[in-house]
Amino acid sequence: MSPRQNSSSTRKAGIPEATVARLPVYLRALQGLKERGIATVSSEELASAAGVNSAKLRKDLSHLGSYGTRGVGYEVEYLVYQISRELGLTQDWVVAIIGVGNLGRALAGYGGFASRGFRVAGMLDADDSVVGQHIAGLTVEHIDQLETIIKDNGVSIAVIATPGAAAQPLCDRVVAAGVTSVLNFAPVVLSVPEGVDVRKVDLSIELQILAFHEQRKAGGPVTEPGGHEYIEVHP
Amino acid sequence: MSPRQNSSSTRKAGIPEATVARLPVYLRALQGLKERGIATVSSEELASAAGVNSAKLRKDLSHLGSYGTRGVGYEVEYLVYQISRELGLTQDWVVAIIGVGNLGRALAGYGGFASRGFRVAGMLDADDSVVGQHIAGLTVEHIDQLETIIKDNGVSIAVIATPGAAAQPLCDRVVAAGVTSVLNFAPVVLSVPEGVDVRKVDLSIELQILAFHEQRKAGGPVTEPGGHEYIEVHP
DNA sequence: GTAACTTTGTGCGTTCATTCACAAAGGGGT
DNA sequence: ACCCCTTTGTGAATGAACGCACAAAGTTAC
Repeated sequence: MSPRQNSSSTRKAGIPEATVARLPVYLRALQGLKERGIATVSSEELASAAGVNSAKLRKDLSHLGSYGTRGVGYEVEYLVYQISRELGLTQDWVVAIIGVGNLGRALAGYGGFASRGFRVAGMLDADDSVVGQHIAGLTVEHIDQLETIIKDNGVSIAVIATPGAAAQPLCDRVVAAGVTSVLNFAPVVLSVPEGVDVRKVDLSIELQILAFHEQRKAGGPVTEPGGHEYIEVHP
Repeated sequence: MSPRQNSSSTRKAGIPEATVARLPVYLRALQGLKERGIATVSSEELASAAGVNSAKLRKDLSHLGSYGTRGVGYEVEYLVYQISRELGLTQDWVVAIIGVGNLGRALAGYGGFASRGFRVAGMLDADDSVVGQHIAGLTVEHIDQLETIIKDNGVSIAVIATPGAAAQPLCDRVVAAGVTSVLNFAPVVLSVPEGVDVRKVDLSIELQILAFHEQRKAGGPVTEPGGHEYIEVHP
């Protein structure tokens, strides 16, 4: 479908990265409203539900098109559809989870996947005591099957939830097998060829950022007794 | 310690948020180098290990002070210490994990916490079949004990790993009990009073962002047959 | 001691993101 | 049919982040 991009004069505006990162948040908020039976929402209300400034919300939505009605607001259901379409959630994405530790299990059981068009086609691990276990309706396969599973199911997104040392070699393998998007939970920076996207989620990094702000509130970094912050030497 | 902030003329420069978010990445890269016995590193090498541009790395580090040596580079161990200090990792932070599902378990067993000064003081859940279990050396407590545990242990960071519906009420309780930083894994936008920091990690949001880019590569959003992207009506 | 070389730290122009503030657009009441 | 009220969509202003490119600073070799 969509055999080629419309290459005529009016190209689809590139949506800013910052906006793309917020669209899923809006989507979540909208689905919450929908469940509560709300049919129409103003930018002010939706912005507040999503935790952003309303002008920012309107500008974000304006990048998708003009889907609001002045004096009224946005129709919830229609907006859900438009955002979903823009994010590519109206089609199905096939995912493989690599590494079946606690985190891999948590991911497999996470409801937020299936409901947004992500289908887990396989879970793989190198540990023989894990292979064969049934988790969230799937049987854990041996990592040897990696290429087979990717190709047979048309996996396009790999989720790497292994220890750090295993991540890069496995990443190389999934990329070689045709995967073009990787979600990395391992605590390493993956290097991938041009054209492959990697996003990294690092639990301890988030905590460290919190710690920084926490320290801020408490009065800045712990300084040596004697206490300069640091000296700008400009003689 | 550090009874009050140096309020004299030369205030500590505010470190840009984007820089703060990268410091943990540098720290991780540096620790990797240290383990490999590397004592000194240039901005170019470190930048490449961290996956960023070297000028950006140097500018980031310059916000902490002037810790490099021209013609040589940075001393790994010293830089580790300086970044750790800046992030507040030279002191201990006491954490409570709220919600002991798969994700809570994964977090409890995650090695990246203890090694960076985060001590898990308690794990709590509302489910009686989980309460009393021993996980990662801790006994799961009933959620009734929340306030007690926070106050007795001086918990300053709460990690919320509950279902969405439970998150806001629990967040209110931890904040009321004195917690000023929250790491939220629940799929909701938490509202908190001024002065409390919240960071959100949402597994499905990351996947959705990947899906967007994946769709991009494949030729843009799925359009209706007939195929305009959208119509700008400016009559 | 000096010259050649390496690498940091940063000034500056550019691009990206946020916010304000308002004109234009639509709905509803009379 | 008209006017008033609400809310969108967006110019324009401001601010944050990025990355180039280079002078200043330090090291090494002779």
